[in-house]
Amino acid sequence: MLPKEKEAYKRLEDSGLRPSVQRLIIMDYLLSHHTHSTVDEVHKDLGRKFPTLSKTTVYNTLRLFSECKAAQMITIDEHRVCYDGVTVPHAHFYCRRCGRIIDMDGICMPQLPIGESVGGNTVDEVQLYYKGICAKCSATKE
Amino acid sequence: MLPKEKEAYKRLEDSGLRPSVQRLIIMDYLLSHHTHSTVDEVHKDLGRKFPTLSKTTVYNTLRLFSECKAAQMITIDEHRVCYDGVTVPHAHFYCRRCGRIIDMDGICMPQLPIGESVGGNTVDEVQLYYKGICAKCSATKE
DNA sequence: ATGGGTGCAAAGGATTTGCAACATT
DNA sequence: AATGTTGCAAATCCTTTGCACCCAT
Repeated sequence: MLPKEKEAYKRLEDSGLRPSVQRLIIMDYLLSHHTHSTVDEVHKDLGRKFPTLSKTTVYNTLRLFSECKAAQMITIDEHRVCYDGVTVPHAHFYCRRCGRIIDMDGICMPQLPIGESVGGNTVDEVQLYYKGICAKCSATKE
Repeated sequence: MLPKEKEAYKRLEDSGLRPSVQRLIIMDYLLSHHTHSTVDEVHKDLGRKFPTLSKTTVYNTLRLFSECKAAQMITIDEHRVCYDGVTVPHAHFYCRRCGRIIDMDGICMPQLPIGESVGGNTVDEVQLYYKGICAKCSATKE
């Protein structure tokens, strides 16, 4: 059994998505790896256990998840779209040197007006992105 | 003379960039149009007055601007990179229906720890993105 | 003359789409 | 059977790069 299979199943159910095998293993992956994975990473990693999983399906499934709010799409970096299984709003930090995306749990998000109207605009999502050099890279010489 | 030519010149100078004709007209465009333009929009729009301006140059120049912090790159939408001549941090709203990016001047940014260390990570940029349906689109039926 | 800047054409990559095969109800 | 899902291959689109020419110092 997959590590977070129960949780993955419930997440799909709650989002109104049918729990196909592919959707379950991809959701399970997101819930087990809080590394803000790219499509490529998910595909490569899962590909070892499930060699028939196609990249197209990973693309389409992750996009589907984000459209259904079953996962969060992160576009902090112009070149890479990443996905996060944690759907509660939280700040992210992008390291320009190593490219990692790190959760900034200590930082509180601005009071989130989700579902409310701000200046007439109805908000349904908030993203707070920080960029710079991460602690690990700062400790390393150039 | 271009509307914001003086300001454009100064911005380039302050950023350590040589004020070529192309850089001046592109920077002038950014300073005159607070519409969060894409490369394509800048190129199409300026192309009417300056037909020899190449898209490559617009690409390279806008990227250069953002690297030198002479402009701000906005990656709120997975499919489009936009640029903003306003470099002071401010929140943006992305309308899922019309695709526009709107300034949220009323919203205060979270206290910005730029240049400071947050949990060991050194921050040099902050982006706050809201997504939803804008006022204009809300007023229109589907 | 030298170094940087520009623009064409081509290359490179990431993502999406058409469609036939497949699975599930 | 009917409907939704998957995966291959191809298409598409955005962005970058190589390189020769040009401009300004």
